[in-house]
Amino acid sequence: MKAVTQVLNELAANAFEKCGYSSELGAVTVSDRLDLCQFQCNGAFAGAKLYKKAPFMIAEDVAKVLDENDIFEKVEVCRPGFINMTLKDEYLLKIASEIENDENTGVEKSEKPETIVIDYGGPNVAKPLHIGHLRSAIIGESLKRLARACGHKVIGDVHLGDWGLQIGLVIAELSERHPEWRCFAEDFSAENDSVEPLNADTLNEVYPFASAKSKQDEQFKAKAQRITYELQNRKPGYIALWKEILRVSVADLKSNYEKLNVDFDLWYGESDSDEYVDELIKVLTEKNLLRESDGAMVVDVEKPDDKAPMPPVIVKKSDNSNIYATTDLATIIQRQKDFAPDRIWYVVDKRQSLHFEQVFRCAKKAELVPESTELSLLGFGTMNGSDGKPYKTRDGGVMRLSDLIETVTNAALEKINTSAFVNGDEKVELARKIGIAAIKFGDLINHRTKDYIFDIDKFLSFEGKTGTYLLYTISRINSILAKAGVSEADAPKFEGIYSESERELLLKLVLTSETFKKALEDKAPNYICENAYQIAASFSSFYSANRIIDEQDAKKRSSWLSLVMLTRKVLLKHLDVLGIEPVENM
RNA sequence: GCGCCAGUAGCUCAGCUGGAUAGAGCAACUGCCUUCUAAGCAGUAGGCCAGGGGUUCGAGUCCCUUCUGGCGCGCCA
Repeated sequence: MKAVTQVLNELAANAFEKCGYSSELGAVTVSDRLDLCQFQCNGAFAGAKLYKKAPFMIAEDVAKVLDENDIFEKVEVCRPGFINMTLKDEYLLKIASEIENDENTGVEKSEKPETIVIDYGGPNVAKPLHIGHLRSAIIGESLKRLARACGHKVIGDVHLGDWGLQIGLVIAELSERHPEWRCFAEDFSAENDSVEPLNADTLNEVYPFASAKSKQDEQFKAKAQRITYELQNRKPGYIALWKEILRVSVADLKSNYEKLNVDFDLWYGESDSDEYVDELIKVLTEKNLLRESDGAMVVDVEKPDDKAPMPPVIVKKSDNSNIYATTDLATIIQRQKDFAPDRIWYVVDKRQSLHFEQVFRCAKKAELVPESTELSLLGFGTMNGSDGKPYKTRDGGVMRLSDLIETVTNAALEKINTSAFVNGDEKVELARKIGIAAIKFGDLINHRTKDYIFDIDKFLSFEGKTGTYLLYTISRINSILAKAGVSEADAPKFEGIYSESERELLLKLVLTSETFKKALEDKAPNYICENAYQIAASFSSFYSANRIIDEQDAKKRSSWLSLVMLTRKVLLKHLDVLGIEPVENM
């Protein structure tokens, strides 16, 4: 269904046109002075310049025409030239009923659905998930859901880091610890030999160890680089071991992402693009873009209006092995073939922005995708500690994602233990939901692009503007609806608006579509968080001011119960987009 | 050195294409549980929007500049 401001926009545009002004002046926004009106149009100011006429005069003309629409309670002109609009309660209620019956909860679907590939998660195999991986996973997941809610076709790809030096490091270290393994033998054969089974704990220990070692030990680093090259050239023993690493690692990653309610359509990795590398090189060669530099093959990507020097992209390293730009470019070929997407979004730490700028330029220059395809980096900021530096645990290490989840979940469990609303055996599952809600909301409420201070106490407090507050609000709603005995069969209807707090809540509910639209435009889930909180807070006010189930006036009670139901529906839609699972009671 | 991003209440952060009185949460202080879940509600206090110039009817928002901080700048991802 059409968003309210969209409807008002059209009315205002018509009114401007009817009065002889440009229809483009009719942009309507939600009022920032709710004490004065619900919606405002400031087009008269811009009109004043265009037509050399006092804004007040223009506003008065337009307001008069606008007011002829019978959806307005009032349309008035304020001081210099604001056009202030307030809707009739009946109209507000009409939209509310429509949202109640709308399968997409009133969120407007795009008229021209696009295909969007979202590359997020991006974990390295053989490397435990730590809190640095949290952001990509939950922001990407949320954007995927948001774009789908707005009617687009979205493909989420985890894009594993499984083909670079990190694998070489792990294999190198394993080869030093277990030189006797068959996979390290020159005569290893995939048909006749098998690999030693690995487990997640081993991998989680080996990678950091090997990574640290390579920084001290040049020889070891060289060995890892050589192994990387040989792996990429499909040396059977390394491939077999690599497959085992992948098997163990992916299983571990899946269980962690599952806990976070994050799921991917594709579990592709850098390695899956390998078969497109030859094609990439061929295209680059044909278009004469490739150039040798210090032994490496590079593509120049600077542009005349660059403010800063733009280094070339390295497509083949001097040892002829592939680098991340290689796999990223080859992956673009793959995605173009598989989906011909309108957009590819990379939800990646913003510190990688230079790299992606190079890759995007190269992809466009080589025409791997049409000029119209949007390739963009949706960079996110770093989670810092209270010292402003990337977050470290007390002993100086990185915090494992599983540890964070466990800590927060345990805190939730402790809190729940006193709850009269939950049975013993439901408590663990409930604590998990609350913990995850706290973590996800606590992260998503921060604007995507900004660094933020990671404060674990904030996640543990469960008070104020938190995911817990949203779940708590829903529990209260469920409780009311259960006690009031509301059934699908004779669902309550809206009869009227009886207080200011209801009107405020209703208005917020009705504006959901606007929020979703804005959030998608900016690719910023924090708008969804904020709006969900606003709705929950408005509901809490309304809830405290009125006793709903004891209300004697039948119409009032019916209307209130409708409002409660609609609030639940809209809040659940917000939670769904945020990837937060709701609860029944808590 | 060059480039990018940021600086808003004691702390952590919002602030939509410039619009009317700059908002939340936490912390502090007052009230509110015999009534639908107090993980809540109502309220008080707290701001030269880093500093200085400009653009205009109008600037936290746009431009210039200074200061402070973060990040990035070819064979890691």
